[in-house]
Amino acid sequence: MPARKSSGTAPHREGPWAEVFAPRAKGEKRYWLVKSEPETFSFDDLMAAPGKTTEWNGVRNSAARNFLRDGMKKGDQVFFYHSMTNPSAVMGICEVVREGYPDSSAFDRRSEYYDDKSDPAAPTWFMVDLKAVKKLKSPVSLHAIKQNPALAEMALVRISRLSVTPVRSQEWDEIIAMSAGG
DNA sequence: GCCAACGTTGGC
DNA sequence: GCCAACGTTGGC
Repeated sequence: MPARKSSGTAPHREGPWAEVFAPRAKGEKRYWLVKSEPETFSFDDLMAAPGKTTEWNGVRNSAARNFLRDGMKKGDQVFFYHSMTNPSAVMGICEVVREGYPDSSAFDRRSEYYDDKSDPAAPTWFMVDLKAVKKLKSPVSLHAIKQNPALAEMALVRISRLSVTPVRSQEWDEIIAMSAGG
């Protein structure tokens, strides 16, 4: 592929994650995983939220931001993962109900997510709205995921620091199967 | 534009 | 509490 003027095409659309930003077949659904520390916001908190829905704000990593802003589409299915806890695990399923829009917490001086470098006229950070679909029958722990060779390539495993990651459809199906008790 | 220093995330 | 993996920052 010859080098090409970059105008009009953001780098992340051509990088290692290009496929998750690629145009979709009609009606194609894609899959994702988001992390949350349960002491901050747990899956049960989402189930109890008004409309079982929340703004997924506070993400301050540019790769994760790209997934939120440009990757996720309405109707996409999302694993809700508990991090920084024992055991860290996929707890439930939620759904994208609103596509990427500017993260207002970045402009709120009182917010712990305030970022004085984000300009409201050209926002740096984005969020989506997520709605709980259901809790998994049994959580699928990171340990179990790492034990499963079919999941060795999961972004969750490969890039442990990323708080929003793509999930391949076969990985999604594998974890759903594991959550039913094998 | 390079790269070392530093800060953050998150598993263990 | 430690450490690996990254992202960001700042000196040059």
